[in-house]
Amino acid sequence: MAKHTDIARVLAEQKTGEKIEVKGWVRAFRANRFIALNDGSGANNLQVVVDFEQFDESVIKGISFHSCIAVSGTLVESQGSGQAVELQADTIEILGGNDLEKYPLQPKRQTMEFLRENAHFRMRTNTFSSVFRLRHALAFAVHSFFNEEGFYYMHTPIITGSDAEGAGEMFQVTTLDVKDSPKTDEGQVDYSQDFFGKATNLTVSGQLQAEIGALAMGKVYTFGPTFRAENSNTSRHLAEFWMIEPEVAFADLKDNMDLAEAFVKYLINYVLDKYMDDLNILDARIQQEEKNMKAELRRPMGLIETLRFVVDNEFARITYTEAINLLRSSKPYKKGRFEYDVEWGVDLQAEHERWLVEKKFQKPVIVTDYPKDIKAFYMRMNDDGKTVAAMDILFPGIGEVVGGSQREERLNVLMDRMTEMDVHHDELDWYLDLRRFGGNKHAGFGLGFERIVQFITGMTNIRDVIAFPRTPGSAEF
RNA sequence: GCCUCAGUAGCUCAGCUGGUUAGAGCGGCGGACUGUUAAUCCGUAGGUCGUAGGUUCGAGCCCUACCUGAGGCGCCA
Repeated sequence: MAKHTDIARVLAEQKTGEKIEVKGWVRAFRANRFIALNDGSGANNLQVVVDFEQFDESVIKGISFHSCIAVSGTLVESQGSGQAVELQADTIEILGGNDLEKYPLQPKRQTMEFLRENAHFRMRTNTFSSVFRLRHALAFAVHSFFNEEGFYYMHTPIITGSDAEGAGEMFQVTTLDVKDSPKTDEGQVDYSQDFFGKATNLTVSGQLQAEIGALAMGKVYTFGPTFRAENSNTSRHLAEFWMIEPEVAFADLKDNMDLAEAFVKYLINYVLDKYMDDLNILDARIQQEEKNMKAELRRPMGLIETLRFVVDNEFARITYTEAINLLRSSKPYKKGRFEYDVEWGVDLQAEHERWLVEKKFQKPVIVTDYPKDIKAFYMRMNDDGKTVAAMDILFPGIGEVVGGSQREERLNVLMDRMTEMDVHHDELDWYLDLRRFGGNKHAGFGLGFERIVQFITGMTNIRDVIAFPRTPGSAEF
């Protein structure tokens, strides 16, 4: 390891009088004297003070925006008001110069779209380095929470041979020559000659495999990449995203809701506790951005205020049927403001969810017990025969962040539901075996990692909380 | 996949009912500046107006198609 010190550590310890070396990227060089240096270790810059007469002109010229430098010197108390300590430079080495005539980024406000096109440089900006530190922190907190709760982390397969998961369009995985694939007698592609001897896809969910884990290990969770080949063009969808799927034996829907709520609050508390510098940067960014917006388009609360509000209040919990009744007696419904009708048996539209979350309750809302016909085959049938023990958690601005259910553990009921929904029994025989041999009730949910990162960072487009977004028509970098 | 909007300098934008040589701020480059905080000041270069057609005496501006991006919707996490 190099002998240099992380800037985050220098700023935290403030050991003035010590000789240190730091390495990082120049954020600004002011008055031929002050370098704002950042190495990504934290949100704050270290101010380096340069006596330019002591340095070669080529060195001074090399200190430019986002050039990479090493500085050694003495940490001293700062005379300026913007920082407590600063580094008085003895030596400066230009590790990587920067040709500003060709470099796309500039020390000014730039659009998210432009930075997305330059995703190989955007992590050097305040906003994105904060977003990606928080992304790391949240990923770490996911494991921390489940570990503390006695869950086991389970790696479910990325390549799946099952096409019965029913969670959306899949990306096919094959080593066959797509231009000249072997054919069966019927003229279809002969997948028996493919790498796995059958047709395979990228996973759309690890849930069914996680159920195997839960019915042996008690409490498990998955956290891995997930792939959906849907042509979704929104600020909340990615073709490749990361999903967290806990699965718990002996749990019912209520336990499931309690777990999901505690989990989300743990994640938020974790970063409120440890990453306030980054949250402050993002909070200030949003305030700046909303300055010129009409009042009705602004967030009702600041970012940090919103996060505190979410952890300090119980999530609203209502059934689908109650949601329908609330919507039907709502002002926009009576005035005909909804584009889509509100009718029992039809899934809630985005405008309905927004009304519930942003107008009626103004906090996260858990909607439970949806009609069986709009939910997946594996969800447990309720006694009314019309609804299933499903739950969705809806967040302001983002919509569905969590989707889960108590699973159907009764073999005959499950088989009837599969028949009803045209899911072939033979393809999921192993799944049925879990009910045949030592089964019990269990429940779980899926949480879209990027969506919770979006909520916590206040980024409005999901493409800005993953380093290299994959969306329809776009797989750059 | 559907609907709407946008594309003018490196970036962010202005450009009147179609009318001479297309503007600004920031950034770049050259210079000044030893307590700055998106530093400041002086000077300077930089444009096939997304692409291809069309209408017109004349198109950055009007029309058509396509490309790219954004917002909304659907599908979902």
